[in-house]
Amino acid sequence: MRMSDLITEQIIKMLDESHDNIAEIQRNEFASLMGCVPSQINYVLSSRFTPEHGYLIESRRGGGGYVKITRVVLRKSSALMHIINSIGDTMDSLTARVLLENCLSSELIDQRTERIIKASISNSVMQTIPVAYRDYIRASLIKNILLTQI
Amino acid sequence: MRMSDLITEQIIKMLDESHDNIAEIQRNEFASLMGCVPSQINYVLSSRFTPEHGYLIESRRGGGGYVKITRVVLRKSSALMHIINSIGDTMDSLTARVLLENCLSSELIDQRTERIIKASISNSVMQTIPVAYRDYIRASLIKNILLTQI
DNA sequence: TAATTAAAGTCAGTAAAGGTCAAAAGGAGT
DNA sequence: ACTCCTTTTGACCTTTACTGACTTTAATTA
Repeated sequence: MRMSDLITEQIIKMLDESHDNIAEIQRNEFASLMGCVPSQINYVLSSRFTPEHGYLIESRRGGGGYVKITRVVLRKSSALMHIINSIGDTMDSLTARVLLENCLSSELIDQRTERIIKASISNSVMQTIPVAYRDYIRASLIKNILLTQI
Repeated sequence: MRMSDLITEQIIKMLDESHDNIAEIQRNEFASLMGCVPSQINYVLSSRFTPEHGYLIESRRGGGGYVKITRVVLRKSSALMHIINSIGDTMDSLTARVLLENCLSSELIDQRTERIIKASISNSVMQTIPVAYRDYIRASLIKNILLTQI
């Protein structure tokens, strides 16, 4: 079996064992553990752990440097898409609050986004338009903003 | 963990505990507390507490000298506040686009936020409500979302 | 006021990482 | 065997962290 495949396997194993889909390695140390040259780690990362493959790489040079591999869970976009599709033409305020809370706690959106959505459907905004339209625009706002998060 | 990161953490902790976003240290004393050489404090300050990062450093040499680290939150928030206050009860679509472009280019908001605001005032959302209300809700949405960025 | 002392600042050098790139080696298909 | 793509390697580069000798500035004291 190829060295690249072994390295790939090992990284995936680390991700699986991580609980948060993050594997952090020290390039040189990891390379010597795997028995290859350090630059091969870069090769593997750039050929098999790209954003297209669903991974994010962050790194830092210098003393105490590291390489951090994050598996961007596809789960999120597909779950979000599912939620968006299930939103009808209207949504009342309570439903909206519950939905946002769920999205946040299952980490489909982050807190910043949640705050923005809350602001956009706040009373302060809703008072601008007649009651009759509120449930419609609430649904529309949430759908459209969630769409930006995919 | 790197010494630099420990020092950074400690300074931020002091700022958080300060209530006025000012931390004042004595370089040599602080260095020996952290277990590093004094010049490393300067290194950390100049690499992580720059004006670009939102900090101001003042100091004084000689007997009774000190280093004062101020966290400036104000520039962006006050500029944003100014903009929010200048927004009236209505805003047409062109004005909104220009305003967002300006906020983005002057880095008062980041691209993610810009995208979200754009989505919230998109045609897709606006079509939900009668034309007569659109300029009102557009203004309200922008004001309320920008408020979350302060 | 001059000398001393007690700070903080600077800067260049060393070490400790990770990144890049092109050349060489392998392998699959024709 | 030839071509084309992938893998492997290593020399060289860039960034970041850390240190210590030396400099500058300010307060205190003789």
